[in-house]
Amino acid sequence: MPRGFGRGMGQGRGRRQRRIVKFLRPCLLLMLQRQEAYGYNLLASLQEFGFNPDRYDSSMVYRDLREMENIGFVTSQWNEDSRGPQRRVYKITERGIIRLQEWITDLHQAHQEINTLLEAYENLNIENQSNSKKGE
Amino acid sequence: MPRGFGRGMGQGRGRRQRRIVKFLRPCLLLMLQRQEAYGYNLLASLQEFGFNPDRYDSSMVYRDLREMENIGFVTSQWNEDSRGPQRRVYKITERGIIRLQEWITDLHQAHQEINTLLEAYENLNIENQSNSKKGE
DNA sequence: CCCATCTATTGACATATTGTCTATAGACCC
DNA sequence: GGGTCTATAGACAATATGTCAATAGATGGG
Repeated sequence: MPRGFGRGMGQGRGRRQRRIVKFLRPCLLLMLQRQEAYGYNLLASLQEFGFNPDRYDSSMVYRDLREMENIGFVTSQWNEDSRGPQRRVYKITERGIIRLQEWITDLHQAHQEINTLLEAYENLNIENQSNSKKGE
Repeated sequence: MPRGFGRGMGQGRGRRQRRIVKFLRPCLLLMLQRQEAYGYNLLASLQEFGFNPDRYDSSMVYRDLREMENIGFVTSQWNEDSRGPQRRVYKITERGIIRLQEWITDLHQAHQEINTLLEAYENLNIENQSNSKKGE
């Protein structure tokens, strides 16, 4: 019954919360810029980026890889010398490298925006604390 | 023809890129925790969080406010003393405050994840540079 | 008065994006 | 031959998102 990883949410503990940040694709491209790889091990490598491995269902990874192949960010071919089932091995393309660079720029921006929000929240709480002290 | 702000994307310069991070709702709740407000000025205040004002179509703001009212994160009532058209003034509720806190936690996590990715990207480029030097 | 403009909110539509579940299949080991 | 691990693919329902159009009061100019 356990199928390695790839079954999101483990034993059906209700509805998985939707992610606030979408960066499965950037992560995949980044990993592929390091070296070619196939879906199943990319899935495993996602742990590196701080998500626990079952935070993503395997089909999301495969889906995004296929999508990115359609767009032209990656290419794939079946790997012959695999023991076990065939693997589809992905390589990043020139366009993929460029797209990753753009994503990185966007992520810098996003990083900054989140930071602004978190700071605003902290400031708010500091104010509230001193107000409630005055109130006593 | 110009309707203040609120018409996303200005003069139809093609398709707006989809956001990587979803935090319109957290932003709105945060602003409402500071003080009650209505859609049109919340829209204006979004600049504070680093988006240029026309990055969001006004209808998104209104929609999210209504949604959050359905859920119970905010309440609203029409403001009587407005000059100009009626304003629907929103207040945050107890539940909204709690939800905001949760969002903040998630955003901390997201912040960390993005950071990991950005660092991994930089490391990759550093490696590539020294490799290409070795290659010369 | 009539028109343009600014303020303010609402509704609807077409797509895109998700999360989830199921199906398939080779290899390997007991 | 049955179970488990590796590996990929397909389809569905539910949300979320971007865009556009409609509405309407107030205000100021000519």
